[in-house]
Amino acid sequence: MTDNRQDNGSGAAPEGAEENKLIAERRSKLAALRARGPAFPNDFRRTALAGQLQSAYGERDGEWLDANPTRVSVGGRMMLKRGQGRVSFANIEDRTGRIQLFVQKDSVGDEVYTDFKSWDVGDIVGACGPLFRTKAGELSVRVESLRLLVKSLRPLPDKWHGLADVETRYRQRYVDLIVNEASRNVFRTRAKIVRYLRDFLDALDFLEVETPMMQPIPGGATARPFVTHHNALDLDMYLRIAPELYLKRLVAGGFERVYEINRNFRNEGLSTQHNPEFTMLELYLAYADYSDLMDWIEKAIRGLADTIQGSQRVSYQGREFDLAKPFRRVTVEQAILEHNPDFDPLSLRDATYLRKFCERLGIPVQPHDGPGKLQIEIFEKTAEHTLTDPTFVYAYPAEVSPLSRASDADPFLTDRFEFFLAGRELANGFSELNDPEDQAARFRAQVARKDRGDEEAMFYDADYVRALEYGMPPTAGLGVGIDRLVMFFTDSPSIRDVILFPHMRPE
RNA sequence: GGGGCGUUAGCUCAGUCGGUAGAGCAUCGGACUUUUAAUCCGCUGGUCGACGGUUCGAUUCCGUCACGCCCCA
Repeated sequence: MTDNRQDNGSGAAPEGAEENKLIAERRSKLAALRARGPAFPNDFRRTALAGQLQSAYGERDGEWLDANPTRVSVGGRMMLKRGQGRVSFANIEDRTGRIQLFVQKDSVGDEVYTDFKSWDVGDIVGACGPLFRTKAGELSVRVESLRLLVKSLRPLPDKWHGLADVETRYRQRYVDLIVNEASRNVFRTRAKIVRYLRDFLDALDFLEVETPMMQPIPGGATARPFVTHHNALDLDMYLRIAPELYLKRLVAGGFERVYEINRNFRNEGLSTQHNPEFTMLELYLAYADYSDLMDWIEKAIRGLADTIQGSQRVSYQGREFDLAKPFRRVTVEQAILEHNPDFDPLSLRDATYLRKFCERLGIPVQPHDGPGKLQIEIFEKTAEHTLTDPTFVYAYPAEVSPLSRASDADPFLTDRFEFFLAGRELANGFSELNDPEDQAARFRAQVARKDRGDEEAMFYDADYVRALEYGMPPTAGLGVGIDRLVMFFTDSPSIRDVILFPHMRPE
């Protein structure tokens, strides 16, 4: 810790930056404080929190409060200040809510009152005194002693309009959080959602684990990874694009129910639905298949709705969702036909036909794309965004599902689904491929794609195949995009609204 | 990567058919002993995102760039 009086008294802006008058005024107030003693005291203690006082005494009338004197010590950021001559009002906020301070010159004394008048909105203060109710009926602290705990040097945004500029809200999240309660609530809800999921899984005897974020072979998804370098090992490493292959090693190891809630990193563009690092829940459940996971999601989504919203009816971006209704289930091929009435049902797996169809839709295709990949391109272009109501799309082609178990009935397909809500992919789950020889063949096919220039294709992970060779129980696995889930339940239009510090270009 | 929109006081926003800008809130000074976005009076506060071009003159028109938002790939 550096001595907080080191740059005492100068009042100068750091690094010669020209600061505006508002900051300069506050800096000189701070300099005056330093001259009087420790300017950043750390000995004030609270005995009560604003929100707790509101809920405990909010219903009590003035007579009761006067008859049952309750002295409290409260502290928080001053968000509003109204001087009225020899008496003043201030609202302070702490993590639980706000409470009004009633500051009377006759009670606190001339000196303190004069000091108080020079304090600014944004300063952090501590106050002691009994609770009472003002003439207007507001529960307040009749302040008997008052201290400035932290001088705020920067003015807060407009008390009425708040901070609206989205760029500043993301770049200076601290200001957003100080000023916008709605923003604070998004992140409280986010924490509740994660807590709910953990409780849900813990109750089912899942084990929460942590697996490498830095991986020598980035696996478990098709995406471009970030590259970094380990100096001591002189080894290029990748930030993980998914934890999948490590979690399944654990299932092979005997942890039959595992999950991880953590960050994945994908080196792709930013959008309202993509942040380069995002949070994913991945869970693996032995002796289960993909249809068990679909049931699990329905249950979890409904449980979240009850816990977060208190209702099965959720409104997202002006649209009503009734989550009590059974979620729709449709195959990829059905979805393609539904949204493309002119598509010839007999040519669903005809690569030539599919390729022409893609070209007609303006979808760029790669020469090495087979019918499965082409199907998915058509599905994503024509059907995906229409899936507003909760929908499971299942029976994904093996070509685009290199880690999924092939369907027993139809080897073109895998026992895999994706879950869509509000037009967005929220989850991806499948019966896991636990046949080591099939897995080795799928990896080889991926490597062949990579050799032909597909940067998103997978690497061959020999250790993972070795793990499967020891035998992994029949298993179902699921990934849930936590950020998008939070967007839905907080009615947020952009992923940046649910990530505290979304990535942006440097200022 | 392409298209559209935006960037003006600390914040929220007007505005200038080209003559270097306003409001509300905040700040500063004053009045006020129960306010609720307190009120009233007065004063401040700006490289109009950056650079270049056109022009007697550019915050305004044109171009490039930066950052952001939205849509598309």
